[in-house]
Amino acid sequence: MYNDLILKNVSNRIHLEPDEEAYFLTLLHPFTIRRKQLHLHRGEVCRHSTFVLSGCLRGYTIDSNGLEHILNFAPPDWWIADMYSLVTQQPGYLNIDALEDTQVLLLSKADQEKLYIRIPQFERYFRILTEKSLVSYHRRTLHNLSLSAQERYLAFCQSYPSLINTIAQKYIASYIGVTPEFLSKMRRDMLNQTR
Amino acid sequence: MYNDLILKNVSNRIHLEPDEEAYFLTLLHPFTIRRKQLHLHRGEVCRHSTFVLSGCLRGYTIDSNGLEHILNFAPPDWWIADMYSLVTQQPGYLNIDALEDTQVLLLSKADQEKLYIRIPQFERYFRILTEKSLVSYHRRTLHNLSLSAQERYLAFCQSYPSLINTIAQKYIASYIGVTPEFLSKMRRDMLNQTR
DNA sequence: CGTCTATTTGAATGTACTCAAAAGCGGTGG
DNA sequence: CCACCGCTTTTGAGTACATTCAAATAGACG
Repeated sequence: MYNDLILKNVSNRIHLEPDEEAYFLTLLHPFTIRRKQLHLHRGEVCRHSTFVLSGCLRGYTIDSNGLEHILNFAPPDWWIADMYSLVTQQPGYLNIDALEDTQVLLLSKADQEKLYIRIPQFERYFRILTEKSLVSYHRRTLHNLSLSAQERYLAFCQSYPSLINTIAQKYIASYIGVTPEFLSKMRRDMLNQTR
Repeated sequence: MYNDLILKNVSNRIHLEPDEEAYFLTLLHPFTIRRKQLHLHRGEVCRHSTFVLSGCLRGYTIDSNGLEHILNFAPPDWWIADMYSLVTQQPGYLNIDALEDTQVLLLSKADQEKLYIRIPQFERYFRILTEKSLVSYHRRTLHNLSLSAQERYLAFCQSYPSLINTIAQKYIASYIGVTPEFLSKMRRDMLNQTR
């Protein structure tokens, strides 16, 4: 059952009584996002937290030159949202779409607030998730400041081994902050060095 | 009284009863950090959240070439810690030191956990702070991916107007990810363009 | 006032980008 | 099953943004 994934994710951080689990599940709405389909559009207000069950989503912006820059990937067992927009309920800057057909659970902002009131433990759950995410952005920021493109690529491979061979290379380039052409050349050079 | 600053910061996010405020204050320990003094050393376990009352702290790493890279500044009314180390209680990668004589309040990890149990509202308080911080790192990551050095400098000036004329330029360079020499040249060029 | 650190300047260099074109790959329809 | 189409990846030449290194100047602190 799909609910296993989210319940396990929750129970790793907080303890819930059976009736609390049941209530939580009533707030989650299954949904399918087709490959390439836009789930959140820049300028929209983000009204849901999205939990990925299968497939993969990506959050990205488009800059003034029309280039895409990927902020994050959401493989299974991850939450994704435009945090700025979700928190402030102002129009956001992110697009979120699917790299492949993706099954998700939606938790609306309103229901999330209800959840905090009815089961305060969820404040803790989302605090812990947010802390974990923050730590990973601290690391990423320091990587952007101190590592070369090649080192950032290697760090990406370590952090997301499951994505390396499943998503297009240009998305990895966009995440680590180089052009697809340059990533291609780096990979060639790295192979030549090994031989 | 110094306590005003932290109490106001808290009351902007959650409501506390007078006795709860009083209890909270008993967990905070005033401390002074002298200019250039190291407050947290890489390799140490971070055992406190630190709230800045006056002055300014910085969190940074030193890369394999001995270069410093600044993750964050903590002017008055901000919390700072090595989040990775604080959360995991593993040795961290950050140094934290003072750019000028700085007065802070220390909240130990153990006391913070007590606080969560005694006043669950603080789960909410720190969740909200962490969310806000996460949003700013999202923005910074996207800036690193999509903006030129000059645009990142301008964005920094917008985000931290109070720091531009108070801290050394080389620290700004280290934060936005350029060499001090290059920041100096950018500023010269920006002035010449205006004239 | 002297010393130490920060900032500025310039020349040479390097890393990563742009643009253009070719090659590879996957899916779709004839 | 093959041919074609669109998209991704590769390759190369030329370029730009930012760095490195070295030295001079300016500024801050004791």
